[in-house]
Amino acid sequence: MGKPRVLYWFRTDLRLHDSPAFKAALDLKPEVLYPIWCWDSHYVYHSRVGPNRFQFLIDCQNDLSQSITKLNKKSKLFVLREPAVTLLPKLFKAWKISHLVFEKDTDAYGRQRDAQVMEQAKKAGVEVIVKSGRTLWDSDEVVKANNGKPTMSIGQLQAAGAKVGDVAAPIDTPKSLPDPGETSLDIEQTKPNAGSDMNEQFRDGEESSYASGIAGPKNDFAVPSLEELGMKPATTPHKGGESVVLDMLDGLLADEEYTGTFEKPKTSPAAFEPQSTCLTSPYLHFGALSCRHFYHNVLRVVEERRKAKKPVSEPPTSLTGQLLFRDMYFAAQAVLSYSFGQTYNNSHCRFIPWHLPSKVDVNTQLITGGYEVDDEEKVKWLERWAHGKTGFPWIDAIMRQLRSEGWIHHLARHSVACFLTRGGAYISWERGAEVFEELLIDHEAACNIGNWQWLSCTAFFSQFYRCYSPIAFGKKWDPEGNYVRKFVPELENMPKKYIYEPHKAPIQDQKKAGVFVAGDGQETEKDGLAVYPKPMFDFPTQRDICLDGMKNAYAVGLYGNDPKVLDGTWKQAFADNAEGPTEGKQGGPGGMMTFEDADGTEETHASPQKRGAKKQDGGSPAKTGEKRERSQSTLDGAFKKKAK
DNA sequence: CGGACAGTTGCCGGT
DNA sequence: CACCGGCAACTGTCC
Repeated sequence: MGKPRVLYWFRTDLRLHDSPAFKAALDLKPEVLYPIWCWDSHYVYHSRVGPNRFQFLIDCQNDLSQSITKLNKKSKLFVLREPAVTLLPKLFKAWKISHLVFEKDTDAYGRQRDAQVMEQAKKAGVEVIVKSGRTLWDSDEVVKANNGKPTMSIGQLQAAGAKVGDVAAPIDTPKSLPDPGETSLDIEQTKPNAGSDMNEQFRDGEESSYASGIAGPKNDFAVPSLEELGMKPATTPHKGGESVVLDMLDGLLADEEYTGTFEKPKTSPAAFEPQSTCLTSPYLHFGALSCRHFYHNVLRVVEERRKAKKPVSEPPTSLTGQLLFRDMYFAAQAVLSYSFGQTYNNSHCRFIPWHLPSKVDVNTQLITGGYEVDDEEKVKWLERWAHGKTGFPWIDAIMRQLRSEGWIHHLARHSVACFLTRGGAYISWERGAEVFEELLIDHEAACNIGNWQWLSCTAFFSQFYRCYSPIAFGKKWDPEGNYVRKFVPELENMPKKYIYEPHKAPIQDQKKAGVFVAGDGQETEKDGLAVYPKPMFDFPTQRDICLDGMKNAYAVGLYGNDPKVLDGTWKQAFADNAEGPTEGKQGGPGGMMTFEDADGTEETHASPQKRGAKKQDGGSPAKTGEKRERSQSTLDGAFKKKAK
């Protein structure tokens, strides 16, 4: 047998520093090494990815490709325009591959894809090497150390991590690379099935990244451009790439006081140019920065300060603490698989009858990507929230920064997530997570899902009476309203007194500030003046409705995998007039208004006009009669309050 | 079993 | 400006 001919399959590990998998590939002392990327339709069409995150990916790929070429001018990142599952078997033959090496993925889709690829490799007689490298500790090992259960608190993660062992020391960047072999390809391209395109809203033109064959329009395996994707140009000011983030990290570590005393809750969500946190998350997501490299470098600064008897911060609020949370969410995802991303059939996720619940495919038990409209008004609320037109300047500034820049501060995420779910609109966290998935350049499924569950008090966190105010919270961090003025420019000249509640400004003040506060966000200009919308609801009223709804749902005490949730009988545990789509005795899985019964008859439930009717459905109690009693009394109180 | 206590980051009004 | 308790009160873990 000759020397190894290695295919190194880059995925979200777009770096050369500290890569256990890449090191394993080099340790084979290969005759040839092909660094490749498979352009996957799962990313192009079937995930929510807006232009900003696509651009960030493209930046990271181009940067890595240049770094590879610096080490070996015959080599580069070869981007092959076909999903791995169909492409790799052909490539094994065409390039006479002996070894396939890649970094381990633990998300549900990644595992499924990789299992298929490994099966194909086995058939082709190709040896596969997989190394964990995406997290501080191998997520599967963490789960094992946590008795096979998802890590639901930072304490559990730390205990499990300690059992797994020390966080591996970073691996040096290679100094040279083997040549790639012959790269001419005489194989048919299997064009992926576009199916429904989830990113249509972001495209001006036709998606054409597969149109010119496996090697692309210039036949050079180049990274596709946004134009090829038919996408509108990116608007983010943040630039991807390993070399970019390693420079950033140098600057960060040089400021040993910032690095050593970092406390997340003390950093301002309203800070911009520069932001108050270090913005490494998108680089961690694409693997342009190794979390272990980051961890050990920060720890070195902290330990030096400790020796010098200077103050230091500790997990969970410190910088290393942030990386621990990331590992916690990865480990939870690793064991819960697809169900982690949805309420339905999720053992650790509380069932709350949110508005706009996900549609569920009863056969696969998975959410479909669509949602049920239980109330048309809530669709408007969701749209206004997603586009920064709620009439709450603090919320709107955050959502507009998210849409234009693709990154917002962690506490800003808290604020808008609480507002959409348990502390405002009572809309499903799954709707919010989808919007973040589209818009964030640092979207990491595990962290995004985990944080939405946290903020909506469906998992990880439960103190729902700690509710973010869309007025007070912004004011606390930015009394002058400079953040709002930056991202909601129509309010630029609004007096400080009204900046968080412009609808309270007298007409004269509005005119002086050059803005009318009116309407629902449809109108942007009137009589030559800008128009900013009125608040989409009265916040104190909605806050009370949400609090009562949460108390009631907690008292009912169902989880996503409860038989009553799975078969739709959960409605019997909720009064018809409880907040959310709770009318009737039986609803579909996850809160659907219509439901195919076991006998095949479709039952349609109460229309929204019937909402508020005092009649109870008389269904059987939830878990205990006592809990049911408690929930009822709470609800009756809510209705008395509302009636006033 | 029961009680104490911790849990990454609420708000408000007081000292 | 920092810190405290009241608000009305959650869960999960630990002893």
